[in-house]
Amino acid sequence: MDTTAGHLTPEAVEAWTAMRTLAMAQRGRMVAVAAEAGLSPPQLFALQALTPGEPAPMSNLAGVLRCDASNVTGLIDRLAARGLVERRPAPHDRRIRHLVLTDAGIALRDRVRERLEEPPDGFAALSPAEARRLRDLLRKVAAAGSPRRA
Amino acid sequence: MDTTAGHLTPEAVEAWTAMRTLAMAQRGRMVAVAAEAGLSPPQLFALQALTPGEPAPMSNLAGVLRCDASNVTGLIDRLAARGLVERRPAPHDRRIRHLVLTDAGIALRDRVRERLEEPPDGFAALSPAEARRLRDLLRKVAAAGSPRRA
DNA sequence: TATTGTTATACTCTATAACTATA
DNA sequence: TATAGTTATAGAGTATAACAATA
Repeated sequence: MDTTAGHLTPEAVEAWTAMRTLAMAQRGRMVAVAAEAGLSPPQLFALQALTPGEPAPMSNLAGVLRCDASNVTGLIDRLAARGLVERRPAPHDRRIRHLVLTDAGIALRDRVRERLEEPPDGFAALSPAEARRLRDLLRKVAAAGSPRRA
Repeated sequence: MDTTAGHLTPEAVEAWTAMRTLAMAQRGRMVAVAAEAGLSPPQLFALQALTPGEPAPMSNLAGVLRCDASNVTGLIDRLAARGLVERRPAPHDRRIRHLVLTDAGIALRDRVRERLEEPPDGFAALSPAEARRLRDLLRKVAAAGSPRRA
């Protein structure tokens, strides 16, 4: 398994470094988008992690956010106080509370997502062909990484 | 200005989305590296933002971290208490305090940096030629974005 | 007994506003 | 007057440990 290519070539390290640099430069924009929406960064992550049609247990959200479950309680308390999320009993296990986005939550989530999806200015320097190659290479990396803990 | 290429093509949006997905999947690793070093994520950022030979004013660090200056005081207090950073008076302006990494600070900074530079598993799926193309495309985006607010 | 979620506690991060000491 | 940094304050994020309800 995994004889497809070399591991950790200098080129791969340099590519990863370039990607980290680019991501770091965008940190401020993410914080700004959150602030525009009246959200803290963790609240923004939580809202993005919830899917409209799919109620999910709180423990699930803790897993996605990579934080302790005790943390999610307060996080959801604040989102629920603003009417963005609701807690609902789960059908077959009364210990579990399902999280459901309200209509207001869905609207805010979509509005935030649109802003986050806008590429940084630098992407305008790419031709369509270059953008396509970049997209395909990134998808290849993501696909190869996800099965085994990326 | 900026007639080099198309703006916000669908390919560019898709490339940016792929990159955000990849970056998000690595968030947990960064937190883990910080924890290994006994640092909080902001403390890790601060340590990485300081350059060994170059003393920098605290306001400078606030700019890089994109947080309020009042925040930097406590952040540096904690790093200084652990002997990683020192405050020194600036030569020509006695209002300014220069931040200097100690030897211990430099050692920890380098150790953390090494871990952060390790590419995620998915990069092993790229051939050297592919990694090089990915690196060059990312650098092109970064270079085009940095002069005007990226 | 094990698991889901909450509470209690303690610490860190964060911004705003008021303050100091310089300039 | 303006700027660099601190302090005071308040709120939010974070993990650990102890707990209730349920399985």
